[in-house]
Amino acid sequence: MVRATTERSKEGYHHGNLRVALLASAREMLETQGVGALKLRAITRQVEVSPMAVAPHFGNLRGLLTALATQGFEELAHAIKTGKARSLKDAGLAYIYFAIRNPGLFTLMFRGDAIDRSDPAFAGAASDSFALLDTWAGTSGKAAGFAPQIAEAVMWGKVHGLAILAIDGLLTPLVQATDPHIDLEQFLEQALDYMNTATSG
Amino acid sequence: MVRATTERSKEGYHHGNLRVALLASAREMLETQGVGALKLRAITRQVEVSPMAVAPHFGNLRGLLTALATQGFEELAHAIKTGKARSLKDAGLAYIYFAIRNPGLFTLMFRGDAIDRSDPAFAGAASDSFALLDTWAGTSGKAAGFAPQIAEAVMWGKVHGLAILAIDGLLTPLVQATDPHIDLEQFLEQALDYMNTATSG
DNA sequence: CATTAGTCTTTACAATGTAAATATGACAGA
DNA sequence: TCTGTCATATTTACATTGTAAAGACTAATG
Repeated sequence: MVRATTERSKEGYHHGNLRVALLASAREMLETQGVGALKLRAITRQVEVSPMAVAPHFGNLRGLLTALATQGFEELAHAIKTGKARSLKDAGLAYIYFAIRNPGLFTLMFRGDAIDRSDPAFAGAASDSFALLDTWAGTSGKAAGFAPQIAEAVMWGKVHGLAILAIDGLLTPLVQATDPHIDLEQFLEQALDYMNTATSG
Repeated sequence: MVRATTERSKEGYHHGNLRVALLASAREMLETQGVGALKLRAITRQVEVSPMAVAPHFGNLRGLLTALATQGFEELAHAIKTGKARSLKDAGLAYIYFAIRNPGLFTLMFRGDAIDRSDPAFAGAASDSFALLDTWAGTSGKAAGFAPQIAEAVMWGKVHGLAILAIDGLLTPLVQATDPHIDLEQFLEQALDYMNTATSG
């Protein structure tokens, strides 16, 4: 339960910090119970506020989820920029690690039917993240006869695919079958190494 | 609107072919209006049947969607096997083309919160498809020092990522920026070529 | 102090999925 | 042909969802 810094003034109207409280509450439910648990009434119940209290801040549920996804893309861009993202592999790793450490949020960020992709703030944050990946892809060796957009799409597709498969648990059988055994993060790191060294993958 | 072969007997009870009619109706709505339109009452309304008519055949909505997703995996496996899937690239292309030609269905097949992954028929059909991809990945040149599961995950991740990005429309800006201009299917084919020839991508 | 604007609640409503009970008709055995 | 049996489909009822509309309350502004 997230509250305003000063206990909410007199327990009456005006929460004081409702916007961030709703986002924090929704995010907590998102990671602990999955995207399916993101019901308006469940979120507002946790903040002890009426369902329609979202209206002034987000309009409706879709607006709230869109704001949450926007926040996710901002964090993703930050993760790619900072850390040790000094190479193509590190940029890809940052993308994948963000996904598996925030699985619910990452899923929401790409759920076109749950959010409003035409929202300016969302669209901006999303394309900022994508542009960062494009930058890294552009620094890679370009093969002759291919449009630069191909290299960008491939770079993005590879990390995105691994991230989604990992989140959905579809990689677990493969990871468990490794001998000697390695964990998921090691598996993913080696997968990126493999892509950049092996010719046919 | 899908009906029994012989017009339904007397417009009374007993549709005669309800199971396949429901699946066909659901699939049509899925591709024309997206996964968000897959409401139980909307589906049964189109077949002119009461909402609870799904119970004898599928149990509930989740059961119906699971059966639909199962059908999808069966078709995917068929698409990979047949056609001109005689190489690693063709197997990957079959996967991607199936996805962009059945975007709604493909999305549903990976929506863990809308279907029942523990359903035996579904689990079987799904792992059949995955095993096919693994087979092709196994035939590719193995780089030294990597577990074979890494090669499988990378192969799968690449095609899956491109498929998802294409379905979500996130590749469209890149495709439109190509010069000379190529369409989406050409773009994806070249992307697969690029992955198998270029070293770092 | 009065007004105004923003925040939150209340009430009401249409729509969803499904449990429980009921009705229907196909079909097998006499 | 009658009779029982059983899967199939309907009906009714209910809890839950998101939100439009109208009202209550508070903070800020003049």
